[in-house]
Amino acid sequence: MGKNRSVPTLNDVAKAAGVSTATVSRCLNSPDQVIEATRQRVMQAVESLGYTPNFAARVMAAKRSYTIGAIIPTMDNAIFARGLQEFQDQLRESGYTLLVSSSAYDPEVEWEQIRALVARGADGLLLIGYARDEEIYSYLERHQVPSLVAWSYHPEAHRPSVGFDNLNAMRELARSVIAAGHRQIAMISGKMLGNDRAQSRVEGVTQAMSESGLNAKSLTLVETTYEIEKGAEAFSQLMALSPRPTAIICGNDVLAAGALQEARRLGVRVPEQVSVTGFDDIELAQIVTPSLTTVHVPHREMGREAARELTAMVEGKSEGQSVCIKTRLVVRNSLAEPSCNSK
Amino acid sequence: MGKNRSVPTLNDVAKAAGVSTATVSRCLNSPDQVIEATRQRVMQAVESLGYTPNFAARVMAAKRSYTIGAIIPTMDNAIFARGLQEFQDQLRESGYTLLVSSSAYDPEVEWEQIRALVARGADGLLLIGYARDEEIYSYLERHQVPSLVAWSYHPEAHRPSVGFDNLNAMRELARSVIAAGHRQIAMISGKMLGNDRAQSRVEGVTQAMSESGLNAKSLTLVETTYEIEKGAEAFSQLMALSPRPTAIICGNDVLAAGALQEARRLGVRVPEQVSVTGFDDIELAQIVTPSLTTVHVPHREMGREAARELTAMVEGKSEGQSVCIKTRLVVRNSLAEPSCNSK
DNA sequence: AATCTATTTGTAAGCGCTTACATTGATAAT
DNA sequence: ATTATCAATGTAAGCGCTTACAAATAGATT
Repeated sequence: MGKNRSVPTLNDVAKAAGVSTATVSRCLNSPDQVIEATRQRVMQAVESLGYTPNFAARVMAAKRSYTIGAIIPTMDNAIFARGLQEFQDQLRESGYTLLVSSSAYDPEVEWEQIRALVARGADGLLLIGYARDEEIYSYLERHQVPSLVAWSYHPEAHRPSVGFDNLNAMRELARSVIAAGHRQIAMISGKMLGNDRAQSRVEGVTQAMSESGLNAKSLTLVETTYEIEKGAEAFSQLMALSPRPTAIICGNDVLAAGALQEARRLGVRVPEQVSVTGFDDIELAQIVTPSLTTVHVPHREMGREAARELTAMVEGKSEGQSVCIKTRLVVRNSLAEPSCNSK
Repeated sequence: MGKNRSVPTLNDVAKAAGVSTATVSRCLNSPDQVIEATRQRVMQAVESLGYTPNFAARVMAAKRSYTIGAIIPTMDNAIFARGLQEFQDQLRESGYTLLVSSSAYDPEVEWEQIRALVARGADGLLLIGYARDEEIYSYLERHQVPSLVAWSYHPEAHRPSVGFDNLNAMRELARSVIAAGHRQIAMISGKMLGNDRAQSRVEGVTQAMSESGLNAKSLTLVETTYEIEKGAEAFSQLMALSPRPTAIICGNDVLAAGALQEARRLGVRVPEQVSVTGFDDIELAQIVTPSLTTVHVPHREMGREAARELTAMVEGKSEGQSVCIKTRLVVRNSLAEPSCNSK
């Protein structure tokens, strides 16, 4: 009443409590440094004024924001959602706030968002996959913002990452496709440019083929963006081929779901006439008919580990350890032996 | 070479270019106020030093961050993903950065994140649904942060919103369920506490029933969180009832997908033995078997409109206009007449 | 009683930027 | 030639906070 209507500052609180701004600041940030009686007086002033610290000012003065940024390629499907949710929950427990941005798989946009997050004082960054301009990494280094790569793990990569071995996971899947007797194999991959996960998954398939004496060159590869409709399009393209592939390995579950959808539309029976596999084991994989044979990725575990590692890095307790999350082949109904009449 | 290795500031750029900090600032923020020659010299210095403005400082001095915050209940499923992506794309075009946080449907967490975003200088906030503590709105007002409600639109609400009329959309759907001949109707709703969308959808069903002379009290209602498995659980619960419902109206597509999944497991044929409907028309709705009869929500359009309106509010060009996005009933295969033998 | 130590609080210097206002110099109007 | 006008730039005062350092106070030690 009669008070100035604008947002209260530290100064206002200090005046109201009859102490210096330093004391108020200490009450908020390291309460044990201030004696009980004073603290109570201050807290009461904070309460009655409805004071909220101004972060910009705090970040600027303390050079610390307790904010972690994450830039993911897309929010549009579930691939990153679950892992990220767990990542956020873990961060919250450690007192950090997660801010997420999506780059729409566009490196330019990602660059921009990295700058935006760094400029906003992010203490650390979670990035998806390794593949990006070296300049970005040196920018982060110069600004001393630790970054952690997730969703990808390369044994030889020198950059810290918490992820899974896309290549070997996909190789294992491809092996069972081959073991089921398939020889005419096609793959629907996500765009590989600037996406090391997509690259590795393709590489996993070709390696498995070579291993089994199949000509890896004979792999029909359709590259497309990660959308259901694109999976459908690619599938119909592949069905027009002669000889028809008997198995279609998809870069992820979303593409596989699209393939399945198109199969139904075309009257192609899965898995009788053609087998289809996915990757990620998102919920979709169990929901579609037939359910998808796919690679299960423990997204929650990955999110948790990433949070642990990144906070450790931010707090200077780790130089950046890499963690390889184990994936697991999940055999469901979309994969079967090729039928005799399909050739 | 020999240069100080730390992050360059405005001051460094000014020195390098032989101008004052004010001029550098102007080059960056209103280039037309500075003469061509000077600007070039400054820009070159910016370039060669690899200067990036410090946002915290900028926000603090300018009291403007060109950042919009959004707090969504969850990233875990696709309900918000598409609309939000479009929202972000639109904001980007207008020069804003979107920062997203997820509250896991927890009002406490939402509160916290609103403060976090406001403290970080967000110029405006996108919130999902109306229902939240009045305190939050007054906090936002005090901090003069405009906020826009999305995913919900109430004709009588006095708060600006860009969303759809959940009640009437669901009522329309329920009407066609009733028109198909169903009398034993059950509903699987999301948790209604603090979720006006869920509340409105239930209300839509009961209104439709009353209208048709059905006893709205007879609606069997199962309330659960929005997860596929929960939809499945609820479905099996409902199937144990006697008399069995012949139609199950689900609060959204995710719950409906769970119901469908459980139906298959239980050997209950949809729609022959029981009809199931969804809401949202996310991709899932077309992918499941049978495909879902649902309410189509033009998420992209909503995202676009929300971006337009919120930026207008932030820039003082609007006091907060509400927009009602039209939804559309989509009839697919999961809804049919009740069969004679089902009773 | 004098000195030392530890604890609590205050003082004030920034953090990197924007912007109101002052200054300068050039051109146009008288 | 004098004055008014205007565009380009500089000066410097904050924005709200943290924190190094100084000061004050109170016990503990001699």
